[in-house]
Amino acid sequence: MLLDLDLTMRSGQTPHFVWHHSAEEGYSRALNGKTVTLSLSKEKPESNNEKFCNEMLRSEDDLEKICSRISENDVFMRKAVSDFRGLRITKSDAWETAFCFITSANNSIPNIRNSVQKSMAAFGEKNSEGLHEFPSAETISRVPETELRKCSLGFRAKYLLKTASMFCGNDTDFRSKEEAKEFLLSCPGIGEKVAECVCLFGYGFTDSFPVDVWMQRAMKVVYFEEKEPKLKEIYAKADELWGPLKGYAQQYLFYEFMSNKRREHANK
DNA sequence: AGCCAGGGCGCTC
DNA sequence: GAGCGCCATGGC
Repeated sequence: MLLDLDLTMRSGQTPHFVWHHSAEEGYSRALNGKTVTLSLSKEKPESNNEKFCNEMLRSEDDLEKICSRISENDVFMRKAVSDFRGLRITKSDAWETAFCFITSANNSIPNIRNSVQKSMAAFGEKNSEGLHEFPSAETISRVPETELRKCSLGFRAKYLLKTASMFCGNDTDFRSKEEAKEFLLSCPGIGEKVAECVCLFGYGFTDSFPVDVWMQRAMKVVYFEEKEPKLKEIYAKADELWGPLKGYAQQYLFYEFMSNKRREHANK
């Protein structure tokens, strides 16, 4: 399986915020009272819970084929899939993903991770090895706002509380992206962009296409000849170019464009 | 000091 | 339905 584990686990998707990492032990998290481990052994993923990790890493997806599809006749995308070879889209729990991306609003990736980790430490039960579980929606819904705010969540705390009760009060096992999105958009703190993120990283609908400021710039420069496109036009173009795989295209485009700009900035 | 960070909300018009 | 200020917090 084509996989760059470090790139995938630190690419601003849900596992980046939830999983622990150490150079010696690799990646780990608490789950149902146990500890799931994940690391590389001879280029291949190794875990004590292969079922869980295979689902998270979407091991069934043929990344080689996906990358060649989304970069057909596309110089920019060809460079992106080459620069970030082995970057996979991950599939995590919908509630965990919703929590992470509600927290992402007007926030930086290090801060998001900090807040999520603090929330896990404060409200997630410890497993037998002292690792904190991700707190359930039920658990969070019963936390006083003042307590949740101590996790540096700021104005997002009240959204998380309300959305937590939405998640534990409804059947959130959706069959289609449309159903999932309708529910997600009814949750406080979840707008268009975060809804697409949860559809992609939390429900596994790979035709989702989260558009943030980076994606706006990337699409404008690469596919709209510097002319500012409307959101609907971006969606239409992404669908035309990549169809059901536009979630993957988004991740490579986001990463390629952001790191280019980061480099430019660093060189100034 | 001021701006930005994988936005959303509530208010205008 | 598009445009705007505001929202907490941390890093630079």
